[in-house]
Amino acid sequence: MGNARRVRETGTLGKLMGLLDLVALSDYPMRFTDILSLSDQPRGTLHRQLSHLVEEGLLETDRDGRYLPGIRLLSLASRSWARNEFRAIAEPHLRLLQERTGETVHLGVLRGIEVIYLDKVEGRQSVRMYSQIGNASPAYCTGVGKAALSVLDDATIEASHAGLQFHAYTEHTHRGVADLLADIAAIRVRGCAFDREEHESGICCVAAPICSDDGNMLAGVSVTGPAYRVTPEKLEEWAPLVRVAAASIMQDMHSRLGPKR
Amino acid sequence: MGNARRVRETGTLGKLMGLLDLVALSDYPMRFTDILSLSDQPRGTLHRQLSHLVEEGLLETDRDGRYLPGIRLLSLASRSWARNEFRAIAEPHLRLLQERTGETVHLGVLRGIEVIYLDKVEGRQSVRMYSQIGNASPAYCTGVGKAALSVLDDATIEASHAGLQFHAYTEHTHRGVADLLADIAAIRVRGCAFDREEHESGICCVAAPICSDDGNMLAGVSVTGPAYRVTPEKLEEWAPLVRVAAASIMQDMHSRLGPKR
DNA sequence: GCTAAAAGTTCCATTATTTGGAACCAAATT
DNA sequence: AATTTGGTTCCAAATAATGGAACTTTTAGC
Repeated sequence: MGNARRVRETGTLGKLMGLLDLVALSDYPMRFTDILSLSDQPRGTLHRQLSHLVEEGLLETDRDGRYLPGIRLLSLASRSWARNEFRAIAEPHLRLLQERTGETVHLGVLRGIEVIYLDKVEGRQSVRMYSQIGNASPAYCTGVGKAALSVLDDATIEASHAGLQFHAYTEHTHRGVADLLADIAAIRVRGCAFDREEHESGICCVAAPICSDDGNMLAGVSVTGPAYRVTPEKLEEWAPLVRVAAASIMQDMHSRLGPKR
Repeated sequence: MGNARRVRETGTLGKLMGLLDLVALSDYPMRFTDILSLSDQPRGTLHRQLSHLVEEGLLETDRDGRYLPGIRLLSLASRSWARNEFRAIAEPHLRLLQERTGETVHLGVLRGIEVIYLDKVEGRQSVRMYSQIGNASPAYCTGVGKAALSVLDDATIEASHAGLQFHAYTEHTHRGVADLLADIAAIRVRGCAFDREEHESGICCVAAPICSDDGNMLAGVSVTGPAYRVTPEKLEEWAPLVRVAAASIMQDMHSRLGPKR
């Protein structure tokens, strides 16, 4: 996945986090040599760096000495999630939206050109929550991502996506910035974004943007479901509900976080 | 919360992770000065360390400049969770146990003297999954924790809990190592642990230990519910079911992970 | 089973980063 | 306007990271 070489190096921490990313984003446990070939570091250095990460519980080794992301990450993240005020404020609105539509509702925030899912409310079927929470996806092919981007102006979007390789997840995925900007122009007019199988075949969604009053945080709510249930008509029908949910979240946010500190 | 001063310092990383813990474990956003008074570092140093953590997304600042755990942690954790083989193997057994008992089922691993919850399966009532996943609790007052400890010998348990301040969460919480060891002796005979409102008033559970064949990983499964539904008789009734679940997980683990690599 | 190659680990003089005190700036408070 | 408090920047000194090479262990080939 086209990861632009990190520029801002945060000293020692930056190097170690880059390494952590390398291991955490891989789909399989990595042997020392695998990592060595991907990170251009001398063996001695790499070895000590990995040892430190393991000692801190950020990485773990399996019985064959291969490296995996560590459980310490889970426990740190659970604190981060539990204490996220935005998520807490949004939660009741997500539930309401779920009840009104009967489909899965997502809440995600924009980080650069990625969306990170903060919460998910499913219907009655049993839940594999973590499957989505914390997950990062490209903004350009997700409803939540495009909705959030639509709050920014074209120049900013263009700059952030310049040189990015648009991965063709499906035949409907935008192929470049031009496609994306055209879609986003429509989203601005409509007040909500559609994702018609752009990220995953057979999955559609409607999403509306959320932004904090200081404009520092961009996010989105969406209703998602399988294409056979979530028809184009349904998407249109739910659009106002999603917009209302987004508006309510923003209102709550401004009244609860807004007044000074 | 009696946190013993960290000894093994993993160089720069260790210091920064200590700081991250400090902020992540606090219940509220912390101002620069709050952190300064808790970490015995000079201002200049602390300032740069926090900047680095923020730049890496491990911490964030709110609109008032106060520090919070960052979302990057969530996305790293989601990879860690998604790729945890043990959790994946255990999942079907947790579901089965949930269906048989109708109460909430937990899976947790022992890390030192804490239990970290890896998964949770609830009944039909709507789910706040993350509320438990990733959460760390003391081993001495949780069913899963005591079950996992029971695999170790007394000397090891005594050594790890020496000098630890046992927090009295309820009137039933063990007050010291002696109480704990007596309970654990019974758990070894019985093959499962009970938690009768030791961690939280009104909450009871039965748990059975799980250990990998190399003995490097200790874990536990439990069935938990409110005391008015989960009576002592129910606990006894479910004990065999929980033991069976633990045994099945171990068997699957050994057959899928066991044979060499 | 023996040997060779590959994988993984340790060591230590050199190099780069972190440290911490102090000076500096900015915002609240009197 | 002056003072206190909270936060930021700077730079010589202290500390930790680096990386090449030597060393040990494991794996693969014969």
